[in-house]
Amino acid sequence: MAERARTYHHGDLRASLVEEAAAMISEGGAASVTMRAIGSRLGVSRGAPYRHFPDKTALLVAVAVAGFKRLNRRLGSGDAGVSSSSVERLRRMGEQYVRFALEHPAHYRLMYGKEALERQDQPELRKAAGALLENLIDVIRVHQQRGEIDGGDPRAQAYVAWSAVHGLASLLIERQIDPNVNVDDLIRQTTQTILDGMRDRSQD
Amino acid sequence: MAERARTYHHGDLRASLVEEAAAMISEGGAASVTMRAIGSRLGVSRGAPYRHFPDKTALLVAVAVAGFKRLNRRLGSGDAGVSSSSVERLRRMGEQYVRFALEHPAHYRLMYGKEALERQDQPELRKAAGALLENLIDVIRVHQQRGEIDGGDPRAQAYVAWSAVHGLASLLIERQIDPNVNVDDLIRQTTQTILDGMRDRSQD
DNA sequence: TGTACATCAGTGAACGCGCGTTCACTGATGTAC
DNA sequence: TGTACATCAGTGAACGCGCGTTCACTGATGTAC
Repeated sequence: MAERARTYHHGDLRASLVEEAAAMISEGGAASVTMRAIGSRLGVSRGAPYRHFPDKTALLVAVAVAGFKRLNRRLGSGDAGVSSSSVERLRRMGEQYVRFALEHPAHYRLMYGKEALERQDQPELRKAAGALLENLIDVIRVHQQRGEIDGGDPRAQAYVAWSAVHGLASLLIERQIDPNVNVDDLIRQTTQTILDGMRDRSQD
Repeated sequence: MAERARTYHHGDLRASLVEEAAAMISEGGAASVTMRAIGSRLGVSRGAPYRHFPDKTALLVAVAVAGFKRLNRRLGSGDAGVSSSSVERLRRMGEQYVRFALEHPAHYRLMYGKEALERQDQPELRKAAGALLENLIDVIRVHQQRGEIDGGDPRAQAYVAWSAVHGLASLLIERQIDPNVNVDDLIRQTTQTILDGMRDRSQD
C-alpha cells in the first residue's frame, strides 16, 4: 500500500492480478471475481488489468494454469525418485491430489470447469493439465516396469486413476459426501481400491 | 403453440419451465438460461415464471432434481432383480452413469455444480442425490451378501465407486481426456478396475 | 551528468448491455348459490 | 342452467444494478546522445 502510493507504476501488476484473483476465488468463489473488484483490491484503476490481459477470460485462464502448475509441483515433490516403496508413491500422489482440491476448492473448480472459462480451447490450460497427466503416466510406467502393477496401456491406467481421485475430490468439494465420513479413510480406501484393481486385472 | 394461443392460461407452466430450462441447458449451457429467455421461448411473459418459482435458483434446483431422478431411474432400470450376474449389474450401472453424463453434459454439470446453484443447502437436491447413493449402497450390500465383493462398509465402497464414475464422467465432459481414446473401453476399464479392487481388498 | 524523447503502465469517467425481479393490471377459471 | 364473485395465472412495462470494456489522458521510466 505504502509502496503503491509511492510509485505510479505497480511493479508487477500482472503477477499480482493472478495472485489476487486466486485469493478472491478462494474467498468468495469464481463468481466473486470481477475485473472491477480485482482492480480496486490492488489499489489500481479499473482499466489497469486490461494492460496485461485482453479480457477477463484470459485472466481466469492464467489463474487456472497457475493452479495446475502448483498442483503438479505438489504431486511431484515428496519423493521424485526410487527411494520409497513405489506403490506407496502412487498412493501418496492420490492423497496429495485430493488434499489440494480440499484446500483450494474454488480454485480447483476453476481449473476443471469449462463453464467458467467459456471459450473452448485454451492451449495454455490444455498444456498445463496435460503435464499433470504425463507425470502420472510416467510414474505408472515405472511401476509397471517393476512389475508392481499390471502391464496394460499406461495412459488408460492413468485415466482410471485420475478419474478416481478427481471424482472423489469433486464429490467432497461439492459436499456430496456425508460429513460424518472420515475423509482420510475415504481417500486411503479410494487410492487403495484403484491400486488393488490395477494389480488384480484378470488379463482382459 | 396453437394451444397456447387458444388459452390464456398455459396449462402446466411449472412443468414446462423445468423442461424448457433443461433443454436450454443442453443447447447452450447453464449460463444461457435466463428467466427472460425461458419465458419468451415458452411464449409467455417475463413475469410468468415467478408465479411458479420464487427466483431463478429455485427453478435451477428443480431442474437439477429432475436430472437426478432421471439418472436414478436409468440406473435402476435394466434389471432390478436377481436375474443377471450380479457384478455385471454393478458394471452396467457404472456404464449407464457415465453415459448419462455424456448425453447430458450441461445438465449433469448443473446437478453437481454448487457454483451454479449458489445457495448452500437445497434439501430437495440433497434428497435426490442421496437417493442415488442409497440405491448404490443397496446394490453393493446385496453383492456383499453373495460374497462377490468384500465385506467392508458398503457406504464407503459406494463412495469409492461413485467417485470413479463421477470422475470419469467429469473428465470426459470437461474434455480433459484425449479424444482419440476409445470411450467405451475406458468406461469398461474404469468399472472393471474398481470392481477388481473391491474384490481384491487385502483385508486392511 | 543533463536533456529530449519514445514508450508504455496506470487513470478515471463513461458506455451500453443484459440481467433478475417487481408491480399494478387483466383475463380465465372454478365454485357457491 | 345462470349469475356473482373469489382466486389466481399470466401481462408488460419498468426498476435498478453490476458487469465488462473502451478511450482519451497523464505520469513514470528508460534510453540515446
